Amino acid sequence: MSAEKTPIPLGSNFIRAIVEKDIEQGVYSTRKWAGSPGDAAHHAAGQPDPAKIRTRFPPEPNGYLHIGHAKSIFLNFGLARDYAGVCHFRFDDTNPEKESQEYVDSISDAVKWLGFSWENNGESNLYFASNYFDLMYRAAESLIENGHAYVDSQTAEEMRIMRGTLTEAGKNSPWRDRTVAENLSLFREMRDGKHADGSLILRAKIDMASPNINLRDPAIYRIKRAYHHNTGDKWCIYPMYTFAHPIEDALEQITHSICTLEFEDQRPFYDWLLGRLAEAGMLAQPLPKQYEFARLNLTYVVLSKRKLIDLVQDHHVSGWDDPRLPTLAGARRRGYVAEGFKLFTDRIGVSKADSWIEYTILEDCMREVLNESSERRIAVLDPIKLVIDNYAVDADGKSQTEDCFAPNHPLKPELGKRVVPLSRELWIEREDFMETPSKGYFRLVPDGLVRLRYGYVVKCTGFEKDAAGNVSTVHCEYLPDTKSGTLGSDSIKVKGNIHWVSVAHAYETEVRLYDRLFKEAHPGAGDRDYLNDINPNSVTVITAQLEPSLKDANPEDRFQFERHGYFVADRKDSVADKPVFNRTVTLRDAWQK
RNA sequence: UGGGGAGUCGCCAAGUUGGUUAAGGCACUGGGUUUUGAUCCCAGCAUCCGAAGGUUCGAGUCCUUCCUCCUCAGCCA
Repeated sequence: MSAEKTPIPLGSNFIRAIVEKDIEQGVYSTRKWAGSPGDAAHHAAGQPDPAKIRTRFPPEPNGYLHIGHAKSIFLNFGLARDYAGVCHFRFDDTNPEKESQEYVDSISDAVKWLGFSWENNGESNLYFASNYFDLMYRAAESLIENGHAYVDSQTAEEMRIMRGTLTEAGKNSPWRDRTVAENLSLFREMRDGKHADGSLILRAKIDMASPNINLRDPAIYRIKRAYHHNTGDKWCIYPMYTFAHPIEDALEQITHSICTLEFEDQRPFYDWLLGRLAEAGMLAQPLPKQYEFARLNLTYVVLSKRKLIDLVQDHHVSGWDDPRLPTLAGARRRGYVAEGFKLFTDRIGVSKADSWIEYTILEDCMREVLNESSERRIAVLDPIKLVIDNYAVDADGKSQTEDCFAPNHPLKPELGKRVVPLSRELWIEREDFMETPSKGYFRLVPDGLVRLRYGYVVKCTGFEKDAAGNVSTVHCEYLPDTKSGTLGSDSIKVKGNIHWVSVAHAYETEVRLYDRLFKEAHPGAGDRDYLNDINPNSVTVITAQLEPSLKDANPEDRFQFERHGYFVADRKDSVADKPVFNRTVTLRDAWQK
């Protein structure tokens, strides 16, 4: 007998393997944590870190978060949650020209919406890189003092030329050998605003001949007179990402610094920088380590910041939260749910291989959680009239009304049933009647039988067309002993089962039917302009007839409209007693298509 | 043509120090249940791991060569 294979749990990946090994070997067990970020001395005075690991999610507040970020958020926060660690939520705000409070707010909202918190045991782990500017400045002086950095007077253009190419080594700057004293004084003058933007720059002194271009004396501090959303006008020099990020990680005692593949080439510099600062006694050890994974690519979607900004600014969509956009704000309005993203990230895994995930995977994840969590309701989206000619009328000729009972969730009887009123005139779906049925069609046809879901079996007796030749009204007669839920209701078996809403009781409202924003799997692939791949029919706004109970829906209430799909009451455009609905995703449809 | 990565079923993705029948999910195809053509259930689905050689009793896992794709030359992140 062979040992039973234990299936690898969904969500296992190479990064988790690294974390598990590090914990097992106690790589980070001696770390101390002073309760807040800081340098070596600061943490040395702290307690042994109660967090086994520390990860971080470090967005730059220069745009809205999108679905790709969800992968990173679940990875980082998930790792912390699963391994008794803490995940820091840190704004990487080192370039004031592109950043703003609006983005800080929207990003915070998105992270919260996904279900994560940066509060851990009474400690807030919300941080801003800009809060470390003093420490970063000190780190830069430390580098200078130890001969690891110098102030360059070359122009950006000169630097570019001197950097060499992918195949040719670069050349040393003529300013590379300035003395420590001169560098220090120049750097201080930079800080004190004595020099014009771009006239001087601080560079790491590594190797202009390195085959890794990132090691050819990278720029680490530039002069930039710009108002910062957090520090105001305090600084006129700002650190570059390459310099700032490793330091942020180290000050926060991050153990596993996880980023995307394009930063792989940066890792040698990450280690170099932290190594120099640690040997100067500035940073606590052990130092953080950077690991890279493949960023998310989704078919039928664009996730580049630039393209998303274009779509918004050029009004191809209504705003950052347009339900067709892959932003988290848009996904939320569309009716996507956080648990769906969790399922999705578990399902697609984490690796270093470039990959394109089929968009339907995401939709399936949403269907899966929505099927479980959404109550059912009835909606007729493309109505035509069905008249039950033999239905009872009162003496005054008005139709009688009777209650039908519809379960709120077929898989959860404990959620009970609701009343749906039935009367003589109903709205039914245009596509549920065919004058001349195609093969395999088993809904309403002339002389045919069909069940009105939760009501009676009816027989079609005729139909009328309007001037344009379209069917406008269908006539039928009901079979009295067939009401759903009554004894013997199944005496007559019919395959077709259609939904309906009483005309006299219907709630008429706006419903938006969304489809994918792009008609091509890879927008802009080849030499096409991605804007030409926009789907002109990405949204259809209709007036639908809904069952009366839907009038009471609150913003963000989600339902399955039976036989159609999942819908959400729009959180922005719904007003009291007048909710409007967005289609999140359709049901799977084995018929047609 | 320099450096750094990646290539396992249509789409993802596990594959311990080489050990012998190549996980799992999604999709797909059959069949069953069903008052949503939904859900659910059951079954099937890579003699093969980018290619070619080699080492070995034994290779997706080691060696050699080759091919393809991604990425780096911002005072962006």
